Amino acid sequence: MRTSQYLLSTLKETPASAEVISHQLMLRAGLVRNVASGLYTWLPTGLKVLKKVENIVREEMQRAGSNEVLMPMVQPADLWEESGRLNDYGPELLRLNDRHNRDFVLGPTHEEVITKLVANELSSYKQLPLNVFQIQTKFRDEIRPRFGVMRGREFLMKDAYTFHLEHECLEKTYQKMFDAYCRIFDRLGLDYRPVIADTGSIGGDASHEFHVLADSGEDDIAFSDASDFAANVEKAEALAPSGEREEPSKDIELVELKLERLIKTTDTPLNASVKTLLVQGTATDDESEKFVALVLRGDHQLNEVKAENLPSVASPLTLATEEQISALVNCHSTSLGPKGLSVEVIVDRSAAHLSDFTCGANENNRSYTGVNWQRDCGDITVADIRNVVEGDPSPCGKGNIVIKRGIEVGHIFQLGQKYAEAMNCAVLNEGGKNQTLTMGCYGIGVSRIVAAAIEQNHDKYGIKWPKAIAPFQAAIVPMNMAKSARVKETAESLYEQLLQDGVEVLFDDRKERPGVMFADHELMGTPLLLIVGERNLDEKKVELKNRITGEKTLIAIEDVKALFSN
RNA sequence: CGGUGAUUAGCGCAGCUUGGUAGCGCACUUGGUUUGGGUCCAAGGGGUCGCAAGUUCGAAUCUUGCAUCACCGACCA
Repeated sequence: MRTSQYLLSTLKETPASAEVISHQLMLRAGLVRNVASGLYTWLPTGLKVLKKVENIVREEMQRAGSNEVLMPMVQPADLWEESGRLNDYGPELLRLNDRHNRDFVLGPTHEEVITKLVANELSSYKQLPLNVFQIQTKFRDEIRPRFGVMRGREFLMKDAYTFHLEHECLEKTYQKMFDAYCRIFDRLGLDYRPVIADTGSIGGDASHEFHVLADSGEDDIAFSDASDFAANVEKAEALAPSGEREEPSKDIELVELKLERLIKTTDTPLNASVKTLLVQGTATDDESEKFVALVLRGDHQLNEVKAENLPSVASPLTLATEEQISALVNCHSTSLGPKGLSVEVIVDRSAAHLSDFTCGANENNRSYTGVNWQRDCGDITVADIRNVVEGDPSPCGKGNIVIKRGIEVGHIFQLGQKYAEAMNCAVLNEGGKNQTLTMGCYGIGVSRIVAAAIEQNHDKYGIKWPKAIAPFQAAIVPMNMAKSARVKETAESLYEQLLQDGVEVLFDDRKERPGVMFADHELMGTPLLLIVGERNLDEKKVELKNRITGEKTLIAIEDVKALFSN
């Protein structure tokens, strides 16, 4: 490709709307343009990268024995009614009507369509297991699209679904997909980790997320500093403190200070106090059971996912309002405490390990010191409801927790029978009986990977693409081609030769100053620059500049070809 | 959805307080100059100032409504 025919579209200035570095660089290097909130046009350079990612994903899925299909983006609402998700999915599901006023949705995922398909197509256990995938545009009406294509509303996703008669078979395939995912991210050249994950709204049993490590990531990942253990903080277990709880040594005492003031003005440590949150419970008939108290050590944070998984806590987690708290306890939220509450009290393991602690007194601007659970607080339930923090012992039993940020680029689930049951997806088993299938589902955010790769690979000049997904393998940059016939001839013939060899090369034939050309190619992240100049032509050489290392070397023109034969 | 802020040329911004129908830098066009790291000089083209209504002789500027975009928003009890 010649730059004179190419939609280069680089920007010198950073558009004000771009927050994260990948979004800024994607705009500046001319990869994407914004169309509306969360919707993007992919320009030629961006599309090349997207297609490369897509192809690597496709090749590895095929290698793992998955069949490629393509399902429609617009899906009948009936299917979603059948699975029960039409109501469950919420406002992220974009609903629309056709000219006959029939109800449709824009597919945020394709479990319904594929399960229906397989229910119709398969009839015998002999056809199992089955593994299918597609690479298709999804639409999720995000509350707050941000970070460019990282969290867009429309995005390109690879989704795969597997169907099995038995759970053991699913587990085998799950492992196979896990391995395929590792190969994919290895080939993409990204620094990634598989991490244990919560199954979230899709439901199911086992689940792993694949995260690209980057400070701008939206997820916290807990690692062990002594083993391979990695888990999303949502899911990472906070172990109970080791050793016996100390016996009470102080008497309970009422203090005329708000808990917060008490901690600030005296030497009461934060981690020797507890904070109490009143949340909506699942029981609705009995007034006192409408709420549940969650108690955490002062320095810890509530883990919403863990709390929602408790049977007596309403999901989604809903905090009681100040009015509700006043009505029930007759105090402000800041003075709540576990002693004497009329609702179920669920205490985090670490908070439950405290003795002689400090807490709110359920009266405005009053606190207790020297509180002890059994002696002062009656019945409590102990559970793991906090986020792990750096330095906690790792739940794997080895080492301590370190927390890093990650960008979720892949997610695999053992789905189980949820959809197969709802959509009546079954085959005849060996005994001639109808048997509901067990499913797995496996996603990769193709467009998100492009942004994640940039977050992880850039410098002050621009993008530094991993080789496997660079839009061009190399660029030919002639010095002062307009003046030197020799430079022009050499550059042209080099270009022709590389094209013949099938090298993806961009020939910068613009009448620009060298600085402009260098800056553009560095911004776009082309891995290799072939600089043709008078300076080296007497020796029949060109200069080679490596975008990643910055290294410059001279190479004989006849040897350039060999750089690309692998 | 709630809070905050923004909306003036393709991009980045000034002008608004103190109403008199627009300006800067980059980009773009033309001519010259320069040519191994975003040259320099000159001359140009491009905007019904987000939309609608109101106040006024007169609105980018004041008022109201709407739209769009962006940032922040669990807990911190």
